[in-house]
Amino acid sequence: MSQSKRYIQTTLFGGKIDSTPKRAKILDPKVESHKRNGSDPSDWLQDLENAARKNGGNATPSGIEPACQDEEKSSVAEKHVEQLLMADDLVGDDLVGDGAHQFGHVSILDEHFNPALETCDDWQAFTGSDNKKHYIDDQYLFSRLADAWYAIESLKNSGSGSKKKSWMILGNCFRSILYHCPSQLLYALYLSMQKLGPTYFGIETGIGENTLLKITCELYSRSINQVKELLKKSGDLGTIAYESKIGMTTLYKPPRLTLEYVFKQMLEIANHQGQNSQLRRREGLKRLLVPAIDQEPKYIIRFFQKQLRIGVKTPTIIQALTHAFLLSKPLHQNRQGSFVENEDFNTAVQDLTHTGVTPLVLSYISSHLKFKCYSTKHRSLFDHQECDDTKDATGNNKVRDGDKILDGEDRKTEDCKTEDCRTEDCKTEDCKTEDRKTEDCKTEDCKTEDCKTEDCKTEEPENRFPVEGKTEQEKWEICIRECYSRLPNLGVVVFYLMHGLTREQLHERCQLSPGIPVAPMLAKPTKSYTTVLNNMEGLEFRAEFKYDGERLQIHKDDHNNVSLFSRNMERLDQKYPDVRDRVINNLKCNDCILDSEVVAINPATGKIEPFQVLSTRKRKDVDAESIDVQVCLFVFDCLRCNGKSLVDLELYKRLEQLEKCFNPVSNEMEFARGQNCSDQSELEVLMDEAIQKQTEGLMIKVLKGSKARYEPSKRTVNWLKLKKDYLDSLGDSLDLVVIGAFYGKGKRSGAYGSFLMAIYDNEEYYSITKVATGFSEQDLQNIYQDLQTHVCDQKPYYYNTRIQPDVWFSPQQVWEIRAADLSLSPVHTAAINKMNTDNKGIALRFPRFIRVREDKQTEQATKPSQVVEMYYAQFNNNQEILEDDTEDFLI
DNA sequence: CTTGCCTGCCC
DNA sequence: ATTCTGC
DNA sequence: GCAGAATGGGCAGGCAAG
Repeated sequence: MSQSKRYIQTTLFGGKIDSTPKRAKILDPKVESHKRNGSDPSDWLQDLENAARKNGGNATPSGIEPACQDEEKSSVAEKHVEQLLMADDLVGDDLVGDGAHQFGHVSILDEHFNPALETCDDWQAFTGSDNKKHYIDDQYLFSRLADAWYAIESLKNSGSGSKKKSWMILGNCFRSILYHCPSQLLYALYLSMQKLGPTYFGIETGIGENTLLKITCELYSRSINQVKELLKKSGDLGTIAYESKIGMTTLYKPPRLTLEYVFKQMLEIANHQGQNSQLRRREGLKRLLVPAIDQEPKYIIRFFQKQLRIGVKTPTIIQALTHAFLLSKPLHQNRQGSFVENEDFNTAVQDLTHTGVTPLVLSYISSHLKFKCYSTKHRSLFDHQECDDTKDATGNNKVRDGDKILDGEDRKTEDCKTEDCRTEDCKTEDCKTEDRKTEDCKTEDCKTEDCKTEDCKTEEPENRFPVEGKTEQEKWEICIRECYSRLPNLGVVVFYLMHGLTREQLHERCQLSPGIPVAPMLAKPTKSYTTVLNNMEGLEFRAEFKYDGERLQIHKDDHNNVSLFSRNMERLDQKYPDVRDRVINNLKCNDCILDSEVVAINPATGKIEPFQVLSTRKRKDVDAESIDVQVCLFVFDCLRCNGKSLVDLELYKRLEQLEKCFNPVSNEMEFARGQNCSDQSELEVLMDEAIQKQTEGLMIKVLKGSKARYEPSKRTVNWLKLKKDYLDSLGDSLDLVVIGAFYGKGKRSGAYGSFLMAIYDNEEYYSITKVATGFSEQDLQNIYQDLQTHVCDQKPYYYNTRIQPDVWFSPQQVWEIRAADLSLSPVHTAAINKMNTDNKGIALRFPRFIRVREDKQTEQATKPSQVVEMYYAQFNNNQEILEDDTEDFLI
């Protein structure tokens, strides 16, 4: 029996105890695929299910009375929760094997999966190791996760119920990990999300499609052209790696990959910097791919492509995580300070709270659950308050608050960095108590106290945890999703879950806090005024300008620390030091979190500049004194103020608070222009103004009632965006000629994934955009067929473009393409000699396919003169001609 | 020291 | 970003 | 209606190659 934590069943399904318990047969995909070695890999799923059935899965031998099975269907999860309690050493194999009876299945694919029935042998015996290094306790085979992914991938498009099955399987995999090696759970979660830590830590692997292509060639001894040829067919480099590996015989058997090894190796790859870093990254990648077998190489490659292609993204992970903790709930564990008993946890947290330990620091404690794995550069991964940009002695790595916190006597606990962390348990006790005492509090008081008495609490709490008609799973899903949106650090959320918090407790502890980004609320695209009014029927609403800039979430704490985050929760502090100063100067509140849009502005005229100007701003080491692109901030929401979370308040109340928050300064920091509306004519008037002011259109938001809350990370009809280019009368529509195409990937494999489009100019064709969206699947099929006859061997001499598509076509078809804007392009050549623009052509922003123009000849396609006209029209409005500005912009 | 490729992140 | 699609 | 997966233009930054 391993020393890892054990759960046992204390109560049972009401079924009789099976007098003849037996161990479930070892059922693992690895066993099967190893045996068959090279046969169709998709078979094992079926094999597994058959085997499970044969072994008493659905029949009675496992101890389930048939009478219970109806109940099972309705609320299996709830039953399990009560059944699976955690125990320490009191019980061992004998109780699981004999004393208690066996419940459920050993197959992760089964609804009744029970990790307690798995033995270590299940995933260790078949490792075929000549090197036991990776198989010691608390290591979990990566292949088990990869196999779960594969099972899910195989389910895709298999019909109704496959979604539920997806998160069930993944959740069961998490349960297995949680049960046998809880310290490894976070690795599995992050790997499933194709991330190596919370977004705001800014970890990049630095490996992309091209590097992967080269690696594939090197590793599997193929030429680039060979691989590219294969890519045409399969459309997936991962599959190519998988197939290549199948055909390879290795001289020796390297150690098997474990979750921890894979994760650490990936993090190490991410950490390489400076000279030869690309080489070292590639070497690191090989260290992952060489030992990878079966499904592993495929998913390793897809990880770096940030595309697992199994139909699982964060929302599904949350579902799976919920499933895992609902069915395998840790309640009690005294050893090594890992888990604290439920009641104790509250006092423990109280205790910690008084000594100033914030959830951020609690996340450090979670590192004592051996969620520590990060090497030097990202050592402070679990510290949310890292925001210090000072360089350390080497000038390379940033010293973050987290490092400072640990710089005292506690340093030793974190020093294991790249070393093996497994043997560090003994220190956990000491460190924990040390931590408590040495921390000092910053923002904790407000968090625990204020929010209890706030209106947000009294306002429809049942709305947040709707009881009616929801299963336990659904209630928890909602809660955990919401918590994760407000505190987007899985380490912390999982830490809380490990302590068995109730939903209310969890929610209370996952409140917004300055310095930690909140997933921003998003808006749904709307195509007409009518749709807007329909959606807003019976509701009070407000319309605001939709500025064409960069979303910016502004945090200020009571020590005047300012942090800035992008729409995707990346740090932007370095990019906007000027904003930082403005925030400190203009804010009237103690602390706050604001939602806003930064827009490039001409400070002299106060005129808003196009997005393309903003995007030229430097991103790193920006000196506030010498900024080339000036910006204005348009603030439109307030998520937290003076210690109080406002997200549950109605929009109009948040706006009231926002007004009290800061002094607007013209051309520096203003309120987003907007007003309450009630009918189409008001919207139209505002839209005209919005267009005149060079913004994208309008945002329409519910002002009052339960739909007026700020719902982090959600895209609902409570916020609508009405962009001018969505409206038929306003967008730019062009008739373009298809001159080339690129092979599709993933679900577009076997057809073209995108097309190169051109305008016609006096016997020549100039590329203006690629287009890849707007096609139905049928369209793509038809187009693929239609264009086969037009494929050229070579690039026609009368094509003028800097882009090299996979295939060229002779000019035949004309398509209608819609776009939001036109921009100056370094790669497209449309109208290049009609403009004085430093060898730049014109391109389309947000191009989409509308329809085939059967009625048009290629010579009737849009002409350069028209494109030029459209381009300049963007900078003009009905009031004035802005020649000067335009010239400035072009130069 | 310049140029070009690659990546990640804005939209 | 936009768009389409399965559930 | 949600979640996922196709794909767009274009910029700075970082490194490698010349």
